[in-house]
Amino acid sequence: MSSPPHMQSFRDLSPAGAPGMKRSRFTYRHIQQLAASSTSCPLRVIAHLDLDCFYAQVEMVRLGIPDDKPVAVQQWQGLIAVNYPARSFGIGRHCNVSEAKKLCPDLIHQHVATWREGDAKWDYHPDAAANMATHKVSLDPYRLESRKILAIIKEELPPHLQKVEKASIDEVFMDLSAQVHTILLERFPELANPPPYDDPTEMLPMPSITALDWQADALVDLPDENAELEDPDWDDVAILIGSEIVRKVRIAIKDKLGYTCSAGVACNKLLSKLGSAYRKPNQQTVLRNRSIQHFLSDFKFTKMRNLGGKLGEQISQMFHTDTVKDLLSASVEQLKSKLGDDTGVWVYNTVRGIDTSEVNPRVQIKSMLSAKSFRPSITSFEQAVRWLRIFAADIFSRLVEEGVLENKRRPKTINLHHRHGTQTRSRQGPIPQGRKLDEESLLELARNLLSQIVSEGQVWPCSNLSLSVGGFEDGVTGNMGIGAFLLKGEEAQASKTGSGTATVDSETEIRPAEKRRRLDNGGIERFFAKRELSHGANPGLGSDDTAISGQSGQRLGTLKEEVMSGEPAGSEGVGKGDEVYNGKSESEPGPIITLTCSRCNASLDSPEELQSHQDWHFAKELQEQERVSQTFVNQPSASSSRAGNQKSTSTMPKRQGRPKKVERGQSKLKFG
DNA sequence: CAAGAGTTT
DNA sequence: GAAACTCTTG
Repeated sequence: MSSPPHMQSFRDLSPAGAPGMKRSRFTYRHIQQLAASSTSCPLRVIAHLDLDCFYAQVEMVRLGIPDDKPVAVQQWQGLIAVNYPARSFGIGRHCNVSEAKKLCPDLIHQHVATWREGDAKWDYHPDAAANMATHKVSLDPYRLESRKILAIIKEELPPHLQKVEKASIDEVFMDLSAQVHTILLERFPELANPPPYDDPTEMLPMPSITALDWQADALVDLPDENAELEDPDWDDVAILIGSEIVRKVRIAIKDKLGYTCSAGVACNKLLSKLGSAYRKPNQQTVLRNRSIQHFLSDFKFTKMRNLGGKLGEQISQMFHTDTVKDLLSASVEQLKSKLGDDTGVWVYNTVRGIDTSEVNPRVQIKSMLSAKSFRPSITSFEQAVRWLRIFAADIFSRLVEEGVLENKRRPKTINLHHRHGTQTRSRQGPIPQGRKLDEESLLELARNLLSQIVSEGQVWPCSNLSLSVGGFEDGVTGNMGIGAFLLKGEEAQASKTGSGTATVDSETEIRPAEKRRRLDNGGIERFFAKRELSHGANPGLGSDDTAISGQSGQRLGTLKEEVMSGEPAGSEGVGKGDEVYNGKSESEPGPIITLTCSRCNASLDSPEELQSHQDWHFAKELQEQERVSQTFVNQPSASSSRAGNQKSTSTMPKRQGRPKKVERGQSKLKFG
């Protein structure tokens, strides 16, 4: 079947279709779903970006080390990142410095930055490795670079269509669906035509091209050449467009910051992540739907997201195999009975490359911690407090970066973890709101927590301590309650209109099931049961169905549209009123100049602070904008496993339609 | 909400 | 190791 690849299709024929003309496997509805980034859309385009040996690159750029020099990042006597030139010597991440030097005497091994007791800030200390007893590792340099990278990614993508999830300090997921949809319609206007008979379930005409220019993308091989000769369908075109976008992003990162990264482009997170790891340094891999099965079959499922731990171990043991191929022969029922219904279904889908988890437009961290493992354990309260000081300083400085000084975001709780032998204990307490938050207050809180733990005995020697803050609350709305000192009329208004919006309400309405408190009998069973996994149908290829998944998808789509509806309109006058920076106003040498943010009236003491404050607004708004459009999670994105009791109700699929606190209002600020 | 745990990078 | 997240249970 299929016409000769070189023959140009006849686009002039009515799309309704000349008899015998090959039709696409996709429908007009699928195009709509693409626009809504529906997780069940088979045309969906998801990219995963992964920085190559990130820490090593950061050090290379910072120190101006040439690309071809072998470099490793050292932490005490170990290596936590090794660049590719160094790897060619056989140096790996879990080598120690002396082993590495034997393999490559010229290896440049830079120690990570550290906090030294008594210092006000972390720094790169030449003698850090020899002073593990008084230094604490700081990953700040990498966090800062990570932010820059994220900022560039956001700059490169259309503000209203971007959906970016920071997956870790050096990884990002991007849902390119909406943007790809836009580009698709620009390049193939016929897609914008109403479907024949106005029936969205009508199959689309085939793409009006017969060959796609995959450029330097590493296409995953197909099982046989025949498949390659098959005319490209819309999913191929969509993913190619996604790949173009990703290439631009990668180039921007390289040009602006000097970092290379690898990427995977596929129809979901699961596959895009496997794709980015497929070819590593500085390459991108495109996984077309038609190559999924082949690509996956030789994989060890333990390499797949969420199967790298206990669960994967458990499965390979139960089924006596660790390859995807072998697990494909396991029936859903089989998997269900051995792993539990939810996990069973989840695994069944996963080994088939099916994953409907959302790209969570989230970039804000939810907690932050500062920890230290003590080589020689510490043995006294005083000793512990010295470390708490460092933790407090570390955390505080990071809180400042989060905008705590500007009252933007504030942690609600503070937590201290302690380990004594195998025993661990922790105590947490509230962080008094409304009062000034600084190192001293953090230290005080931490010290109290430590006292509590110590008072229960069995604490020394202590092999590990960690201080963390969490329960971040968005200052904007959070402060509103307290009102008092934070006037900010504008914000009050913004947040008000936002939360009063129909959008938010409608969402609220969706969560009737929400607030699941534990009470009732078998409560847990209840929600697991209702959680319907996508599975049901292989959204993958068949695509006819969409019954179950389609429904939720539809709903989601609807909501999204509501949310976004206001945006395109206002997209014109980007930053309406005021804007990013109000003039410079600097030049004021006066030591006590007070600058005011035109947006929230916050007072800043210097132009630099103002700038940084406004940068903060910028990032913040992008986040909010996305957070709101995200609406809610409706799929069991596969999170992970419970804890406490191993087996039993096992794993993945949980995360239910969490009501998601929507509150925050600003929302619609678009601008970019 | 608090405390304990497990997963992943 | 360091860090962040998620889930469970009381």
